[in-house]
Amino acid sequence: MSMNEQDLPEEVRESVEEAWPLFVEFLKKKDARVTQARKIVLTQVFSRHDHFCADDLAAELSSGINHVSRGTVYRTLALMEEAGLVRVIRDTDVHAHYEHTFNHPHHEHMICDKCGQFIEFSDDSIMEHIDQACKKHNFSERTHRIVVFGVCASCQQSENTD
Amino acid sequence: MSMNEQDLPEEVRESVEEAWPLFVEFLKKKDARVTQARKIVLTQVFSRHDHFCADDLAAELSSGINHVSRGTVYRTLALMEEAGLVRVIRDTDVHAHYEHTFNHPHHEHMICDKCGQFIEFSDDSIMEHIDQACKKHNFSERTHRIVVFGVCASCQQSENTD
DNA sequence: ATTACTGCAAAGCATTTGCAAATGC
DNA sequence: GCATTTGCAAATGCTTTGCAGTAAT
Repeated sequence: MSMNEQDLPEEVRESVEEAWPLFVEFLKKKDARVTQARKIVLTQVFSRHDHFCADDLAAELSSGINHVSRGTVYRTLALMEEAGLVRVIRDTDVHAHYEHTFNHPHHEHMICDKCGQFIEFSDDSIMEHIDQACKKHNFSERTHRIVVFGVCASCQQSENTD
Repeated sequence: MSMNEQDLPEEVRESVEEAWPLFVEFLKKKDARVTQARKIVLTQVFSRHDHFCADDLAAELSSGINHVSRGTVYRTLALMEEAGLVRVIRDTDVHAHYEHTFNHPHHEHMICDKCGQFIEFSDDSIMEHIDQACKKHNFSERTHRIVVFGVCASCQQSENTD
């Protein structure tokens, strides 16, 4: 591997060190190969990204020593989703957003109409009510998503100063 | 208008008769024009469609007496969304789904992984908890969406018969 | 008459795919 | 050595747009 893992910020390196073996295990179970490109993508996902889109990630990896092509980024992201290391959010605009799920328990989002900021929240009783609704409809839940659209606190303030 | 409104099923005609004046009002307020194409699209939206995508609607209007072009369908749907007559659901695949909101109060969706069916449900206490979460984050809610992914009752049954 | 809307076909944009070369096993 | 993966560029599929002609006010 030509990557300099020492150069990564500590908490990124820690996440990669925990997540990468999980991905390796997943790939082996699938009889897929453990490649350098896949490690570079995984590392980039856990670097400086709370929410990101595939294309931005691809752009970041389009040049330099850790070059990975656009196509491979999309393919790897799909694998990581299958492995449960990443989650897709397909609500706002045309392109899908991702977030990593490792050490990042299930939560919901508020998205600000003005600045596009994602605010995370979670509430156990909402989950319970969803469970109940599923039982009522005999629906077997795999996962769910809640998104609240509106205006965040700081954008409300700047509205008032206009 | 060249449309034969008598040919429509009763409940469709009723919806159109209620929704169309609202759209007209909206258009006038916007200094936009009340056109035949816009009435055809609105009528088609309220005909035989629970959930539909823009492209299917465009295909249905691509020939015959009530012809409307693809571009105009997309443009009109955007106007109807702005007017609050239609709601967009952008969760599953690449293309957005729509549903009409007229006489159709806010509700949430379960989407079946197997058959793609949309099941509607609603639960007041979920709304309350979302309200609370918004207050806690000083977030001013415009709207929200809840989607549950999983397998519907009938697909579970056919799984068992395999 | 004026200005907006429509149809058409071409452009856009995120994403996917085919294929020859490269890489992991 | 053989099969999978990669990179690239071309294709895809939904959606948007520019423009000349058409319809609404």
